[in-house]
Amino acid sequence: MRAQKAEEILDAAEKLARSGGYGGFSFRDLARGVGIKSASVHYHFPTKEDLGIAMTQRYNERFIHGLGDPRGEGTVDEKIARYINAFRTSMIEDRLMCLCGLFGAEVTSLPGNVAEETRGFFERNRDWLMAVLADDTRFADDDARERAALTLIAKLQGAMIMARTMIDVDVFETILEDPLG
Amino acid sequence: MRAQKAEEILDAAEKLARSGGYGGFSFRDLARGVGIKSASVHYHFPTKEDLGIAMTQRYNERFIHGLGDPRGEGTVDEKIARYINAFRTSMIEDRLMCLCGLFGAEVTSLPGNVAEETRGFFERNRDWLMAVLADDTRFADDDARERAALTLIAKLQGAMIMARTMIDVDVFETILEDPLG
DNA sequence: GTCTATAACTCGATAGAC
DNA sequence: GTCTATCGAGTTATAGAC
Repeated sequence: MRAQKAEEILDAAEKLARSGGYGGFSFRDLARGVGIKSASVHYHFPTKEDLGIAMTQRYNERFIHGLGDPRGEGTVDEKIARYINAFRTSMIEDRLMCLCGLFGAEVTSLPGNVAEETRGFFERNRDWLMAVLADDTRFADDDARERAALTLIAKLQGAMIMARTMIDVDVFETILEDPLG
Repeated sequence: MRAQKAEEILDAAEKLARSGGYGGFSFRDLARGVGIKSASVHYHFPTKEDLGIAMTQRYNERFIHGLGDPRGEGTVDEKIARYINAFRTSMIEDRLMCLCGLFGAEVTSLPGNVAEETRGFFERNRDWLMAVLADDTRFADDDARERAALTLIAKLQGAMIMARTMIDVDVFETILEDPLG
């Protein structure tokens, strides 16, 4: 188990990073958020890269775990709806973007290991969606399933960025109206 | 007409911003790129916001103009292919992302007027695509055309971010295989 | 138009006391 | 674990000489 204070720091970091990206938060911001000084943040995470890795790993694992078993109960369309809802809920209710969507956009500014974790997010999302689609007769083979999975992820990431930039949540709903279309 | 040096500065800024975003370039970077000092960059563009506005306006107008008349010669599918190719070419040949895709991801860090221009990019892209689709019997009404337009933009922006993050250009091609599907 | 010099600030990171 | 204090580097931006 990680120390309780470290989790609080990661909470604050995730909230800020899911709004302003990797460059959108500083050690001073995090310190203010959890009621300590920035030097004390360095005690828990020596460098920003350490913090970035821990933050992205935690986000990825929590996200994938929250999706549940891709082969579990429910129809394909229900699972796809739940997948979309994972993004929709945090965006609309908490104004939080996808951490790895923002990190992906600034990948050239990320430390190498943070970029690696960001890539892993997309790979794991693709694999989860392909597993969901495994039994669906609408898709002939693995190539078709991979195409549908990658396309849905791209639509979601693009839709979130566009909806926030255009200040219009309907943009998100419009784009996701026919998720596998 | 803008001064020649100002255009050189905008060229350098656009190249850097289309890789690292708005926070990915500094006045010193631009100065080094055009062979002057950072104080001289401020002569041409007093603040970074001034530069950001000019850069985004120029990018938007050049991009839309480069697309040509949405009601001109050619089939719908040819025009859609040209639209996609505008992104594909700069990404693959010059490793340049869409300026406004990256800006959209960091919109909370942008000066207000730069965020406005970024929003305008997506609106003008949507309108151009809707004009292209105006005569296509595959779309029943304006709502269907708007949905197809926004979805294609989202797929493209998401595909570029994912392809670069996953270090796999095939991701882009796979997602754009069936552009209006 | 471009320069030198510098102000004023923020950043990540460290030393050392407690 | 947290603090004060600080370092060195980066940032945008300005004053004033040439």
